[in-house]
Amino acid sequence: MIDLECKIKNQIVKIHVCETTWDLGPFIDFVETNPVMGFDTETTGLDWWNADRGFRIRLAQFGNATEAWVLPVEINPEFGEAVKWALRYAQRLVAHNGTFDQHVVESTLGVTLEELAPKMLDTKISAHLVDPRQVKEAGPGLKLEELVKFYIDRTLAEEVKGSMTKIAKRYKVKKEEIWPTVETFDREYLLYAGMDPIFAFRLFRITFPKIPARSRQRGLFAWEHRLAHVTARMERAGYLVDVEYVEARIAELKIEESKWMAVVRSFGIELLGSGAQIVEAFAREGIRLTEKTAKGVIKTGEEILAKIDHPLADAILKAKSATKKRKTWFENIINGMDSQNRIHPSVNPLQARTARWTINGSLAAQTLPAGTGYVRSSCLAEIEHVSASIDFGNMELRVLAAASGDPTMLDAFYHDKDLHNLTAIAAFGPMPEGVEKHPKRKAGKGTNFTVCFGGGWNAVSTQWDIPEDDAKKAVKAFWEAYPGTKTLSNRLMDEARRTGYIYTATGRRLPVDKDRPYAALNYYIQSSARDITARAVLLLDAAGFTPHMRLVIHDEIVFSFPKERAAELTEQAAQIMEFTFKGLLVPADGEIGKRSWGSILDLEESKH
DNA sequence: TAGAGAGGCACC
DNA sequence: AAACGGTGCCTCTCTA
Repeated sequence: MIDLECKIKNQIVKIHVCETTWDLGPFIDFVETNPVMGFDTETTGLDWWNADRGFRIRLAQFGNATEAWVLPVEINPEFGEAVKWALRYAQRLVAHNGTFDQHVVESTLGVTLEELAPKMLDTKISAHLVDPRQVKEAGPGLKLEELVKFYIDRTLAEEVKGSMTKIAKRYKVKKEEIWPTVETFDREYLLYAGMDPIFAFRLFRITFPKIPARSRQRGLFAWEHRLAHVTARMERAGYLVDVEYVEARIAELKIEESKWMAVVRSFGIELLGSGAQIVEAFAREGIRLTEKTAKGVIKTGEEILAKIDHPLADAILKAKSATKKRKTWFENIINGMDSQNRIHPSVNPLQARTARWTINGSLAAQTLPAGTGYVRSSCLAEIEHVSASIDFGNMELRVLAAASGDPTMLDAFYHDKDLHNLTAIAAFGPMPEGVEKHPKRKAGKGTNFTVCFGGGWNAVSTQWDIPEDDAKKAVKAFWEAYPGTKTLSNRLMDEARRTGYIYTATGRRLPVDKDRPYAALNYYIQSSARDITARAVLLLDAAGFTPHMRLVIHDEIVFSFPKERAAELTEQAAQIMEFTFKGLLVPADGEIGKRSWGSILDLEESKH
């Protein structure tokens, strides 16, 4: 047994590392006397889905506030057995982002998500309910090191955070390569590993009592854990890839890129992402770029280049676009596949400051090109299945209407009136005879959305390309036509100014920056919409739909359904998803495609 | 060599 | 009085 010591704020903590089977005795005593334990794992990487081709668990760590046990499971199968026993024996396991560790022990030791989820206490959840702000937003952050820094011990957190970088230097490898490389019994590594379950344990004790009473009363803490379990099972299932399709697109894009890059290079630009090189190249052609960003850098983006009538501008845009498509979408998909050609994008149900989900990794699902199946066609429903997509209609505007109780807005939704037309009418007068759309409907639409985002006429004008006068009229008309929304916005801003926070209908507390009180309305809308989707996910899970769920993207849920039951299941799922928020229905509409996710959009396209 | 910051572009 | 909110990923530049 190796014994290590460390100090947290002058308090000594001990880390015991098992070396031989004989060391398991005191570990078992520890587990038996600590029904609640911090838990963490160290692995060869983050790709838990590759356990059949290289991914390994190296250490498993358990701990309480002052003591940790490190079991190097990679050197002794009996350690693996002891870890399995401990995981199953424990009453509660405290982990930071425990979803990852659950995937690890499931794929390497066979202890399932279903076994562990009911006993997990996740500090990422408790911390987010207390304060969801990232460090750059002047909040505590959401990563373990950031939270330790904020809540426990600033200097120690920095030391521990830096230790893996230091170890990598000592081994003379890149940081990303240290995880599989560092020797099992490297003291510094063991210390780093042993501290994490102690930190998680302490962090839970600190953050849990800080969860706002209103959040606790509404059961948010348990609710988020149930949600995290569903998303973990979605991650485990993953999404089947159409490898041929993806590889064909990569080959195509490479040809496209080399064609345009040849043009770009002929003008002396080597780095496509270098603004300075672009500016110089245009200067040589007698074209001066002058528009600057807020930080004083000359802009070279699409907005600028699209206005320049020169073969170089065209070539830069085309080369950039092809590179982005290849690297961001298709190559990430290929690189993220497991041995069964499935990707497992990481779903973070409690990441954004409004609690919106984020999806990252092999597929940044929230940023796929809209209105086309170009990237989505990479994702396939199972064999003999078809893809289906169900989305909420007008979710955020309906949340605004319901939360504000504005009679005009509610009436529009009750009677299926076009709200964008209504706003245009309020601003610019009645519709001309015999047309379905108001000639200035776009200004109405832009205003409706922009107001939800906390914007004013300037934002409407620049983002929606609306003349300033029209934008001013439309925004003014919006607040006058739907005065209830103004009352809601004022109430939220007032609450934010007084307390620094607003609360949503689910009891979630959201901090609002003092100098941006206007953001309160958007936070309320965005977060409530997220919770309506989250609620739908939990109900779908209860109805047995989780094995069919593939991705959740804000207001849309994507499914893989058996071909012959697709119509029936889509209908059933849509009914489950629909929700009446403060008296107003938020409808859900399903669409069924062919095998690929993209086919749903391509079918839509062909209708027009 | 790593990390931070910034620009740019893909979304809801 | 007015005020656009929330993301992810790639690339380059600069600093330590």
